[in-house]
Amino acid sequence: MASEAKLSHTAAMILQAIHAGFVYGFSIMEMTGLPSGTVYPAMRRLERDELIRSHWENQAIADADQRPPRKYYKITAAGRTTLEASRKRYPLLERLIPTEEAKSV
Amino acid sequence: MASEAKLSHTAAMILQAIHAGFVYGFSIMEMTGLPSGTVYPAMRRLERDELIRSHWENQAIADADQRPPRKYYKITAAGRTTLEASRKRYPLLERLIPTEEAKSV
DNA sequence: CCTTGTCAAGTAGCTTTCTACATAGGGTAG
DNA sequence: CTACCCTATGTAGAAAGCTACTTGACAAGG
Repeated sequence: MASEAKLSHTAAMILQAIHAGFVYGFSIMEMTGLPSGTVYPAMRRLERDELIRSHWENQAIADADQRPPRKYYKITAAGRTTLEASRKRYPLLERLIPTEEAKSV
Repeated sequence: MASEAKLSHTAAMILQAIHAGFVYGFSIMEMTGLPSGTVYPAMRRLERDELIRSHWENQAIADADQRPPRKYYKITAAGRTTLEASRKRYPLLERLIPTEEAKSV
């Protein structure tokens, strides 16, 4: 996967969502309407391909908020490059989930 | 499939595209960026489930335009009902492909 | 002529997505 | 204290999607 790993529409949407600040699985499920059985395996593949990276939330924070700990994701440099390419392939994607930059314009 | 056949995200996107006036396979490929191997089988399933209906373009029209004949699709009443339900499930869908009604607002 | 290009639809076989269910802690309602 | 809902992640097996290729007709270029 030297340069650009081609993404499916769903994978691109998930990557775009992470880029836009929906940084854990459940939030992506809610905002996209995609089921857990799509989102979690897809994120594992994105991480396997090093387009995103993850770390578990501190248990103390989860306890304080009275909910299960979240697995937070962030996009890597390679992920940003691939997302850029996917935006060209799926022109509708940009419209879907506005990024911070897009919002401020 | 008495009432609401549940649609995948991709199937919903294709149905929405047809509803929005992209009425043959190739135009849907171009506007969504989805490959032919996704679009044509998906449309066959939509037709099998009677959410859309198809008819071949008159050969004379294709000849006059110097291109292969198109297979035109249109959404059925059941299709509109299912699409309505899918819009609730996939909140991003409405933003993807604006319908005639949405455009005029 | 013959190769290359474009539009349009289609298929085989591998990969991804979806449905349905599981796990687990906490809250709340009876 | 049992039953059920909410957040959050996860899995197995069936269904659907994706890559690469094919068909076919017509146009353009050499």
